[in-house]
Amino acid sequence: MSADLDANAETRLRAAGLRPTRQRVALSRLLFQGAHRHITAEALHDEAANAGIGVSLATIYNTLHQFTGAGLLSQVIVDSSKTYFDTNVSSHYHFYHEDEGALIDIPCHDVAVEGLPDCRPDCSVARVDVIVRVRRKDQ
Amino acid sequence: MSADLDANAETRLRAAGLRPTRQRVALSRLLFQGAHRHITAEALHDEAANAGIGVSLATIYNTLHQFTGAGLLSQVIVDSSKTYFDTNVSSHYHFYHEDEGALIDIPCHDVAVEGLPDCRPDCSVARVDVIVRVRRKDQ
DNA sequence: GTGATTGCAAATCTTTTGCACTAAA
DNA sequence: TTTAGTGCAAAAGATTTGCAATCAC
Repeated sequence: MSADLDANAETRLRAAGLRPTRQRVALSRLLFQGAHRHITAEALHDEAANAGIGVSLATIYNTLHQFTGAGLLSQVIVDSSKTYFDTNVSSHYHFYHEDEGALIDIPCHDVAVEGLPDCRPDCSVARVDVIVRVRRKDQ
Repeated sequence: MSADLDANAETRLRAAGLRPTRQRVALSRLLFQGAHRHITAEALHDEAANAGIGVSLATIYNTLHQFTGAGLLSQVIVDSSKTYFDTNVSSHYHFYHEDEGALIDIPCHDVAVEGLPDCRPDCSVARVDVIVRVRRKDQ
Protein backbone atom coordinates (compact mmCIF):
# COMPACT_ATOMS: atom_id res chain seq x y z
CA MET A 1 0.00 0.00 0.00
CA SER A 2 2.96 2.26 0.56
CA ALA A 3 3.85 1.34 -2.98
CA ASP A 4 0.34 2.27 -4.03
CA LEU A 5 0.64 5.65 -2.40
CA ASP A 6 3.94 6.18 -4.11
CA ALA A 7 2.39 5.19 -7.41
CA ASN A 8 -0.41 7.69 -6.85
CA ALA A 9 2.06 10.40 -6.00
CA GLU A 10 4.12 9.56 -9.06
CA THR A 11 1.08 9.71 -11.28
CA ARG A 12 0.07 13.03 -9.84
CA LEU A 13 3.52 14.45 -10.44
CA ARG A 14 3.74 13.18 -13.99
CA ALA A 15 0.31 14.58 -14.73
CA ALA A 16 1.56 17.95 -13.50
CA GLY A 17 4.64 17.68 -15.71
CA LEU A 18 7.05 17.19 -12.85
CA ARG A 19 9.69 14.53 -12.70
CA PRO A 20 8.86 12.14 -9.86
CA THR A 21 12.02 12.33 -7.81
CA ARG A 22 12.30 10.62 -4.46
CA GLN A 23 11.88 13.93 -2.59
CA ARG A 24 8.90 15.07 -4.61
CA VAL A 25 7.15 11.73 -4.26
CA ALA A 26 7.69 11.77 -0.51
CA LEU A 27 6.49 15.37 -0.12
CA SER A 28 3.57 14.71 -2.41
CA ARG A 29 2.48 11.86 -0.18
CA LEU A 30 2.77 14.00 2.93
CA LEU A 31 0.82 16.83 1.33
CA PHE A 32 -1.89 15.09 -0.62
CA GLN A 33 -2.79 11.97 1.25
CA GLY A 34 -5.73 12.62 3.51
CA ALA A 35 -7.67 15.83 3.92
CA HIS A 36 -6.76 19.22 2.57
CA ARG A 37 -4.29 21.17 4.62
CA HIS A 38 -2.48 24.45 5.09
CA ILE A 39 1.21 24.26 5.75
CA THR A 40 4.34 26.36 5.91
CA ALA A 41 7.72 25.42 4.48
CA GLU A 42 9.15 25.09 7.95
CA ALA A 43 6.31 22.85 9.12
CA LEU A 44 6.60 20.60 6.10
CA HIS A 45 10.34 20.37 6.66
CA ASP A 46 9.76 19.24 10.24
CA GLU A 47 7.10 16.80 9.14
CA ALA A 48 9.39 15.30 6.53
CA ALA A 49 12.16 14.95 9.08
CA ASN A 50 9.79 13.21 11.49
CA ALA A 51 8.73 10.86 8.73
CA GLY A 52 12.36 9.96 8.21
CA ILE A 53 12.61 11.71 4.86
CA GLY A 54 15.78 13.70 4.44
CA VAL A 55 14.90 16.77 2.42
CA SER A 56 16.72 20.06 2.73
CA LEU A 57 14.79 23.22 3.47
CA ALA A 58 15.93 24.66 0.16
CA THR A 59 14.35 21.73 -1.62
CA ILE A 60 11.17 22.17 0.41
CA TYR A 61 10.92 25.74 -0.82
CA ASN A 62 11.74 24.77 -4.37
CA THR A 63 9.22 21.97 -4.30
CA LEU A 64 6.44 24.06 -2.79
CA HIS A 65 6.92 26.66 -5.51
CA GLN A 66 7.12 24.06 -8.25
CA PHE A 67 3.92 22.45 -6.96
CA THR A 68 2.28 25.86 -6.86
CA GLY A 69 3.40 26.63 -10.40
CA ALA A 70 2.04 23.27 -11.51
CA GLY A 71 -1.32 24.00 -9.92
CA LEU A 72 -1.05 21.39 -7.18
CA LEU A 73 -0.89 23.98 -4.40
CA SER A 74 -1.96 27.56 -3.86
CA GLN A 75 -0.34 30.22 -1.75
CA VAL A 76 -2.25 31.97 1.00
CA ILE A 77 -0.99 35.34 2.13
CA VAL A 78 -2.36 36.19 5.54
CA ASP A 79 0.66 36.93 7.63
CA SER A 80 3.57 39.11 6.71
CA SER A 81 6.06 36.84 8.39
CA LYS A 82 5.32 33.49 6.80
CA THR A 83 3.79 31.94 3.72
CA TYR A 84 1.15 29.25 3.87
CA PHE A 85 0.54 26.74 1.13
CA ASP A 86 -2.89 25.24 0.64
CA THR A 87 -3.52 21.80 -0.84
CA ASN A 88 -7.00 22.98 -1.78
CA VAL A 89 -6.58 24.70 -5.14
CA SER A 90 -10.26 25.20 -5.83
CA SER A 91 -11.66 28.68 -5.38
CA HIS A 92 -12.39 29.34 -1.74
CA TYR A 93 -11.84 31.76 1.11
CA HIS A 94 -10.27 31.59 4.55
CA PHE A 95 -10.72 32.17 8.19
CA TYR A 96 -7.45 33.10 9.79
CA HIS A 97 -7.20 32.62 13.51
CA GLU A 98 -4.72 35.30 14.46
CA ASP A 99 -4.01 33.95 17.92
CA GLU A 100 -3.24 30.46 16.69
CA GLY A 101 -1.99 31.09 13.17
CA ALA A 102 -4.56 28.59 11.93
CA LEU A 103 -6.26 28.69 8.54
CA ILE A 104 -9.73 27.26 7.91
CA ASP A 105 -11.31 27.03 4.48
CA ILE A 106 -14.57 28.73 3.68
CA PRO A 107 -16.22 27.11 0.68
CA CYS A 108 -16.61 29.69 -2.02
CA HIS A 109 -20.20 28.83 -2.82
CA ASP A 110 -21.26 29.85 0.67
CA VAL A 111 -20.16 33.41 0.16
CA ALA A 112 -21.15 36.09 -2.28
CA VAL A 113 -18.86 39.03 -2.98
CA GLU A 114 -20.92 41.51 -4.92
CA GLY A 115 -20.55 44.99 -6.29
CA LEU A 116 -16.82 44.96 -6.97
CA PRO A 117 -15.97 47.82 -9.31
CA ASP A 118 -13.58 47.39 -12.21
CA CYS A 119 -10.00 48.23 -11.50
CA ARG A 120 -8.81 49.60 -14.84
CA PRO A 121 -9.64 48.69 -18.41
CA ASP A 122 -6.20 47.23 -18.99
CA CYS A 123 -6.39 44.96 -15.97
CA SER A 124 -8.05 41.64 -15.35
CA VAL A 125 -8.82 40.00 -12.07
CA ALA A 126 -6.45 37.16 -11.27
CA ARG A 127 -8.03 36.17 -7.98
CA VAL A 128 -10.19 37.45 -5.17
CA ASP A 129 -8.96 36.70 -1.69
CA VAL A 130 -11.28 36.94 1.26
CA ILE A 131 -9.69 36.57 4.67
CA VAL A 132 -11.84 36.66 7.75
CA ARG A 133 -9.54 37.41 10.62
CA VAL A 134 -10.83 36.01 13.88
CA ARG A 135 -9.63 36.12 17.46
CA ARG A 136 -10.50 34.39 20.64
CA LYS A 137 -13.30 36.30 22.32
CA ASP A 138 -12.32 38.37 25.32
CA GLN A 139 -13.83 36.87 28.39
CA MET B 1 1.75 77.28 7.27
CA SER B 2 4.48 74.82 7.89
CA ALA B 3 3.94 75.70 11.51
CA ASP B 4 0.23 75.06 11.04
CA LEU B 5 0.89 71.65 9.60
CA ASP B 6 3.17 70.86 12.48
CA ALA B 7 0.50 72.01 14.90
CA ASN B 8 -2.02 69.72 13.20
CA ALA B 9 0.38 66.83 13.32
CA GLU B 10 1.10 67.51 16.97
CA THR B 11 -2.59 67.62 17.79
CA ARG B 12 -3.18 64.38 15.96
CA LEU B 13 -0.39 62.68 17.85
CA ARG B 14 -1.51 63.95 21.23
CA ALA B 15 -5.05 62.84 20.50
CA ALA B 16 -3.66 59.38 19.79
CA GLY B 17 -1.73 59.40 23.04
CA LEU B 18 1.68 59.66 21.41
CA ARG B 19 4.36 62.10 22.41
CA PRO B 20 4.91 64.51 19.54
CA THR B 21 8.59 64.06 18.92
CA ARG B 22 10.32 65.72 16.01
CA GLN B 23 10.41 62.47 14.03
CA ARG B 24 6.81 61.58 14.68
CA VAL B 25 5.61 65.05 13.75
CA ALA B 26 7.60 64.96 10.52
CA LEU B 27 6.37 61.48 9.58
CA SER B 28 2.84 62.38 10.54
CA ARG B 29 2.98 65.30 8.13
CA LEU B 30 4.31 63.13 5.34
CA LEU B 31 1.68 60.49 5.94
CA PHE B 32 -1.43 62.45 6.70
CA GLN B 33 -1.26 65.63 4.70
CA GLY B 34 -3.11 65.25 1.41
CA ALA B 35 -4.93 62.19 0.17
CA HIS B 36 -4.92 58.74 1.68
CA ARG B 37 -1.99 56.57 0.74
CA HIS B 38 -0.40 53.15 0.94
CA ILE B 39 3.24 53.04 1.83
CA THR B 40 6.00 50.69 2.88
CA ALA B 41 8.59 51.37 5.56
CA GLU B 42 11.31 51.57 2.96
CA ALA B 43 9.35 54.02 0.81
CA LEU B 44 8.59 56.25 3.77
CA HIS B 45 12.22 56.19 4.75
CA ASP B 46 13.22 57.36 1.27
CA GLU B 47 10.54 60.00 1.30
CA ALA B 48 11.68 61.31 4.63
CA ALA B 49 15.27 61.42 3.42
CA ASN B 50 14.19 63.35 0.31
CA ALA B 51 12.30 65.79 2.48
CA GLY B 52 15.49 66.39 4.43
CA ILE B 53 14.24 64.63 7.54
CA GLY B 54 16.81 62.40 9.14
CA VAL B 55 14.97 59.38 10.54
CA SER B 56 16.50 55.97 10.90
CA LEU B 57 14.81 52.96 9.35
CA ALA B 58 14.41 51.43 12.79
CA THR B 59 12.48 54.49 13.90
CA ILE B 60 10.35 54.32 10.76
CA TYR B 61 9.37 50.78 11.67
CA ASN B 62 8.77 51.68 15.28
CA THR B 63 6.70 54.69 14.31
CA LEU B 64 4.60 52.83 11.76
CA HIS B 65 3.76 50.21 14.35
CA GLN B 66 3.04 52.80 17.03
CA PHE B 67 0.75 54.66 14.62
CA THR B 68 -0.96 51.40 13.76
CA GLY B 69 -1.42 50.56 17.43
CA ALA B 70 -2.86 54.02 18.01
CA GLY B 71 -5.34 53.57 15.17
CA LEU B 72 -3.79 56.14 12.86
CA LEU B 73 -2.72 53.54 10.28
CA SER B 74 -3.77 50.07 9.26
CA GLN B 75 -1.65 47.26 7.91
CA VAL B 76 -2.43 45.66 4.59
CA ILE B 77 -1.09 42.17 4.00
CA VAL B 78 -1.01 41.40 0.31
CA ASP B 79 2.53 40.38 -0.39
CA SER B 80 4.65 38.00 1.57
CA SER B 81 7.78 40.05 1.04
CA LYS B 82 6.71 43.46 2.28
CA THR B 83 4.21 45.16 4.52
CA TYR B 84 2.06 48.04 3.38
CA PHE B 85 0.59 50.63 5.71
CA ASP B 86 -2.62 52.42 4.83
CA THR B 87 -3.53 55.90 6.04
CA ASN B 88 -7.16 55.03 5.47
CA VAL B 89 -8.28 53.32 8.66
CA SER B 90 -11.94 53.13 7.78
CA SER B 91 -13.32 49.79 6.71
CA HIS B 92 -12.57 49.16 3.06
CA TYR B 93 -11.11 46.66 0.62
CA HIS B 94 -8.27 46.66 -1.88
CA PHE B 95 -7.25 46.07 -5.41
CA TYR B 96 -3.68 44.85 -5.56
CA HIS B 97 -1.94 45.25 -8.86
CA GLU B 98 0.52 42.38 -8.77
CA ASP B 99 2.68 43.62 -11.64
CA GLU B 100 3.14 47.06 -10.13
CA GLY B 101 2.81 46.37 -6.44
CA ALA B 102 0.15 49.08 -6.27
CA LEU B 103 -2.78 49.17 -3.87
CA ILE B 104 -6.07 50.88 -4.65
CA ASP B 105 -8.88 51.31 -2.15
CA ILE B 106 -12.31 49.86 -2.77
CA PRO B 107 -14.91 51.65 -0.68
CA CYS B 108 -16.57 49.16 1.58
CA HIS B 109 -20.09 50.35 0.88
CA ASP B 110 -19.73 49.35 -2.76
CA VAL B 111 -19.21 45.74 -1.92
CA ALA B 112 -21.31 43.17 -0.15
CA VAL B 113 -19.74 40.06 1.36
CA GLU B 114 -22.59 37.81 2.26
CA GLY B 115 -23.11 34.35 3.60
CA LEU B 116 -20.01 34.07 5.75
CA PRO B 117 -20.40 31.19 8.17
CA ASP B 118 -19.35 31.49 11.79
CA CYS B 119 -15.87 30.33 12.60
CA ARG B 120 -16.28 28.95 16.08
CA PRO B 121 -18.40 29.99 19.03
CA ASP B 122 -15.38 31.16 20.99
CA CYS B 123 -14.14 33.40 18.20
CA SER B 124 -15.12 36.83 17.03
CA VAL B 125 -14.37 38.46 13.72
CA ALA B 126 -11.64 41.07 14.01
CA ARG B 127 -11.67 42.13 10.38
CA VAL B 128 -12.61 40.97 6.92
CA ASP B 129 -10.00 41.57 4.24
CA VAL B 130 -10.95 41.46 0.60
CA ILE B 131 -8.08 41.64 -1.86
CA VAL B 132 -8.81 41.69 -5.54
CA ARG B 133 -5.60 40.70 -7.26
CA VAL B 134 -5.36 42.17 -10.74
CA ARG B 135 -2.81 41.89 -13.55
CA ARG B 136 -2.18 43.65 -16.78
CA LYS B 137 -4.19 41.94 -19.48
CA ASP B 138 -2.24 39.75 -21.88
CA GLN B 139 -2.24 41.32 -25.28
C1' DG C 1 15.55 65.22 36.32
C1' DT C 2 13.12 61.19 34.60
C1' DG C 3 11.18 58.25 31.63
C1' DA C 4 10.05 57.93 26.76
C1' DT C 5 12.17 57.98 22.20
C1' DT C 6 15.76 57.59 18.90
C1' DG C 7 19.71 55.82 16.18
C1' DC C 8 22.86 52.69 15.12
C1' DA C 9 24.58 48.35 14.34
C1' DA C 10 23.98 43.76 15.11
C1' DA C 11 20.84 40.03 15.30
C1' DT C 12 16.96 37.37 13.60
C1' DC C 13 14.00 35.12 10.54
C1' DT C 14 12.28 33.64 6.27
C1' DT C 15 13.29 32.82 1.70
C1' DT C 16 16.45 32.61 -2.37
C1' DT C 17 20.67 31.53 -4.87
C1' DG C 18 25.16 29.50 -6.69
C1' DC C 19 27.32 25.58 -7.54
C1' DA C 20 29.11 20.92 -7.20
C1' DC C 21 26.90 16.47 -6.85
C1' DT C 22 23.25 12.98 -7.85
C1' DA C 23 19.51 10.89 -10.01
C1' DA C 24 15.85 10.28 -13.61
C1' DA C 25 14.97 9.40 -18.48
C1' DT D 1 24.61 10.45 -21.35
C1' DT D 2 22.21 14.31 -20.73
C1' DT D 3 19.43 17.29 -18.29
C1' DA D 4 16.73 18.15 -14.37
C1' DG D 5 16.80 18.11 -9.46
C1' DT D 6 19.05 18.27 -4.89
C1' DG D 7 21.79 19.77 -0.83
C1' DC D 8 24.55 22.76 1.36
C1' DA D 9 26.13 26.87 2.81
C1' DA D 10 26.15 31.46 1.88
C1' DA D 11 23.47 35.53 0.49
C1' DA D 12 19.71 38.40 0.48
C1' DG D 13 15.83 41.03 2.30
C1' DA D 14 12.73 42.67 5.60
C1' DT D 15 12.07 43.51 10.19
C1' DT D 16 13.48 43.55 15.22
C1' DT D 17 16.24 44.36 19.13
C1' DG D 18 19.78 46.03 22.66
C1' DC D 19 21.70 49.75 24.43
C1' DA D 20 23.77 54.27 24.91
C1' DA D 21 22.68 58.93 23.69
C1' DT D 22 18.94 62.36 23.33
C1' DC D 23 14.59 64.62 23.86
C1' DA D 24 9.93 65.90 25.76
C1' DC D 25 7.64 67.01 29.77
